[in-house]
Parts: sequence; C-alpha cells; structure tokens
Amino acid sequence: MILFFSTFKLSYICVMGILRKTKSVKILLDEFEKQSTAISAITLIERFHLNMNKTTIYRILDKLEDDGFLHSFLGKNGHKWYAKCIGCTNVEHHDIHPHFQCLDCGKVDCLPTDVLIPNIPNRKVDVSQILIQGKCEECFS
Amino acid sequence: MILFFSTFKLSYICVMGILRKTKSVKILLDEFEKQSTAISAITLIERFHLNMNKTTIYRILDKLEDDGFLHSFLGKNGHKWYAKCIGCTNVEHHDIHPHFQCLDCGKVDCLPTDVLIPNIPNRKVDVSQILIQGKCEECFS
DNA sequence: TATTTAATGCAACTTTGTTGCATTAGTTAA
DNA sequence: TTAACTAATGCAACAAAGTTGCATTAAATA
Repeated sequence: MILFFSTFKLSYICVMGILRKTKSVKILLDEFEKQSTAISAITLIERFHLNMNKTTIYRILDKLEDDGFLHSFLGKNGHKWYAKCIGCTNVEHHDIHPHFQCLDCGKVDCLPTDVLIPNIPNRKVDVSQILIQGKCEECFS
Repeated sequence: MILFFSTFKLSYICVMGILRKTKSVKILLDEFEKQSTAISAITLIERFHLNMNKTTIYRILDKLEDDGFLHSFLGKNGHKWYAKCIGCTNVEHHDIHPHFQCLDCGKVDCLPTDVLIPNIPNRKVDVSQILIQGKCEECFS
C-alpha cells in the first residue's frame, strides 16, 4: 500500500505499519522532517504529551520503523532513539551506520561513515550497532 | 588498597569499590571465573536470588566495574551485561572489543577482535560500544 | 453520509533498576 | 579473642521506560 504525504516533503512511504494519516502520525513525521539529529522516544513523549498519549507515540514509532522510515538504536542508558532512514524499505533496513552520543549534552547524531563489520567464523551476522560516545562539536570547545 | 583472592585464582584485585570479601562478592566473582561468556544482571538475579538481594547484586557489579574487574555493555533490549575485563584497572578500561549477541538463544560473547574506531573531526571519542547481533556457533547449524 | 475498522486514550501493569534506612557481618586494633 | 568500627546487606518503597487490554474515536471508503 502506498500513501502520499505531500505536505511532509516526502514523496511517498511504502507502508505496512502506518495505514492512516492521523494527526499524531503527521506531528511525528513532521518532527523527524525538521530535526536532523536522532530523537529519543522519551524526548518525543515530553515534547508531545499534550498532543498525544505516550502509548500512541510508542506505537507510531514502532510502525514507522517497520515501514523503513525510521531506524532505532539504544543510547546511553538503554533508552531507545529514532532517526530517519536513508534508502530503507519495509523489507529491509540498509542504513547501518554508527551513532554518536555526546556524554555532555546527550545529543545523538548519525555518522555518515560506513563501518565494515568483518564476517565472524561460524556465526551469521544480522545487525550491528555501533554507539560511539564522547563530546560533540558544540561541547568539545 | 589490595586484597588477596587466592581461592578465586585471581592473584589480586586493585580495589576502590570492593573493600570487603563478603559471601556475596565471593559468589559473584566465582561465577565470572567459571563462566567465559558475558552474564546479564537479570540472569545473575534469577540465579542468586536465594543467596542475595538484587540490590546487593547491582551494587557489587557496579563496584567490580569501578575496580576494572568487570566491564559492562548493553544487550538487545537495553539490558545490562557484564563480562570479565582483560588488563583493566580502576583508573581506565582498556578492553574495547565488540560483543556478539545471538538473537536465537540470547547468549553474549566478547569477540577478541580489536576494532579501530576512526577519529571523528571536531569530536572527542571516549567510549565505543559495538554490538553485533546474529546467530552464534550453536544456533547457526 | 453511513459504515468499517485502524488508531487512540486511559488505566493498570511489567520490568529493570535505584534509594533510604535499619540491621548484619567483615576487618582491624586492643 | 574480643570489642569497636563501618562497609555491606536486606527490605520496602520508589522511579522510569515501556507494554497490554479494552472501550472509544476518527480516518478512509463505499
């Protein structure tokens, strides 16, 4: 199924999870469009608790990940973070890149670098998560 | 301060966190001595809830990490895992290696491979966590 | 506009981990 | 060996992140 999200400057999203263009979905898609860094589920709950319930937020994030629109990963304290995918579909996620979390301000960025995970004898590698922690550009100086 | 743990086949641990050789400390040290793979905090709580309180387990793990005897990292669901360090001290952890978690059986191993995290312009890299997920030797065949 | 059902809100719950405080038990010194 | 000191423990209550079930609401469509 294919939906047209013209107002979000997305040409289309191939959808399995998200079926209806609700207010909540619009708000969250909008947020990921305008923010380039990753956003944690908790931050979204703080930011939009007046607009929608936390359950709704968790469910929409889940679906957007299934759809290949967002990818998720675990930050510092095991908190879940989300960021826009590049070239992913509902069949497979392709954007395996490291994430950088600033230990001062907590911000998380996707690093454009591709990291090659070597094959490991007798094991099948499905996913790899690389979280680099340190000081970001702003907190470095 | 230096304590002698002869019964655990450790020559010594340079200690800042652990000061007293209590029953609980002995049990946990023993467990890490005899198991080569990583162990999650939750597993230890399940395994030893008759011997000691979960608070005690969390506190001892914390201290053993401070001491450079264990290192910790986050697995699949943000759960905390612990494994023995190699060549770490209470001043600095040196053993930055990837961890492999089997998505079938959940087991986590430390991979001996060293992974080089490239410097990133304008950022200071402190720690890097690499979690590779897939199928382990046993679950692969 | 009516119908269908995906999506939502809410409350209650689960899981992992933390905190404060009274009690227990290692360690050290007499 | 014993007494004194205080680190370590157990317990209960709490906190935060995330999940579940179910009644209600609101997109999509016919």
